Amino acid sequence: MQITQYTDYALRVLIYLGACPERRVTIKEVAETFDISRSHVMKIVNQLVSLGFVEGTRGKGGGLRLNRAPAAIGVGEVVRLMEPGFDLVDCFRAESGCLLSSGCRLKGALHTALQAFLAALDEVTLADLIVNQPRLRNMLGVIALNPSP
Amino acid sequence: MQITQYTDYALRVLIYLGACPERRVTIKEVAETFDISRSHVMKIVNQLVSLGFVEGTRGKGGGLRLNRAPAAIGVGEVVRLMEPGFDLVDCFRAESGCLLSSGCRLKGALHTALQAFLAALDEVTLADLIVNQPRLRNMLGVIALNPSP
DNA sequence: CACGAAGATGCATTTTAAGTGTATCTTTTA
DNA sequence: TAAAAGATACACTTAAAATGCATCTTCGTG
Ligand code: SF4
Ligand code: SF4
Repeated sequence: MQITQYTDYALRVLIYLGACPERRVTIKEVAETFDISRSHVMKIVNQLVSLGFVEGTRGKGGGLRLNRAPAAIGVGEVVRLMEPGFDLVDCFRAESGCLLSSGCRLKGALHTALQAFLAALDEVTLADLIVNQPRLRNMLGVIALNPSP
Repeated sequence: MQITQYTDYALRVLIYLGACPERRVTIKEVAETFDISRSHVMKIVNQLVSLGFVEGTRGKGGGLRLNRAPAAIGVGEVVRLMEPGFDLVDCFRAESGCLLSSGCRLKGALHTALQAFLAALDEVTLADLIVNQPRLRNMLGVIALNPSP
């Protein structure tokens, strides 16, 4: 049982942006900081932009910025939208082959558990993740406020 | 986000055994009923036996039987033991490369959510899954009580 | 005792989804 | 107009899960 890096990286991007609200951050910078494939971050950012979490501007001096207040970005919301699927088991997906799928109580139990999981994440917002901004910046080795002359 | 078939199949085996408490069930029978690889069921059953959930007897007339009362088999317990890992994200595993892992609040939130997930499954036992035994047997197309003459 | 039915064990192969790499296009500012 | 950035599209690689196959062990039956 695991969450895709895709989703975790999305949250890392949001955390990074939340830690640097005063400037635009480039995809390259994020990818290098976390040592991730640039392509992967690309895809993630594209989705974050199309979902309205992030604003991306092209061209020289461009980059990424949060498009919502951190307190208005729920972790549960992000996970729900970014994670490719929550088909915990066969029967969650249409055309399941499982003989039991019609009346299986396990199915219901797993569904309930999944809701509990997401509900727990709904209690947390991006703002909760970026308290102590100075420490975050330090961990990330973030560059000075004004990138380069 | 998904659970391995390994774990779900383990629960299917337990449900099957719970539905046929009066006789021994063979691995072949389970594999064919659910249309799963026999090897896979083998591995699963082996672990279920070594964990004490199931009793396996070899030789002619052998097969599988539950080794505990259904009400004493918690779904959460089974999932915890059978699922290969609960390393939701990078940092859950030792030697994580994530820069944030030292003080990341997301990590804590995910951990809490995972606990909520498992706690929900702890509310359910195998006995809850096999109420309405006749219907279960019907769905499984289970053979008559005495296998063959 | 020998045979066949069952589980136990081990290893090699296949499959699939996740992640990575590369190329090209578009936008924007210096 | 050139360089810096994101956007888009496609091909490739990787790793874990699942499957297949072969062999061994155990045990009941005739
Ligand atoms: S056993 Fe129950 S939970 Fe598992 S796949 Fe079949 S219907 Fe779904
Ligand atoms: S971002 Fe937080 S949760 Fe995700 S891997 Fe890094 S430390 Fe763990």
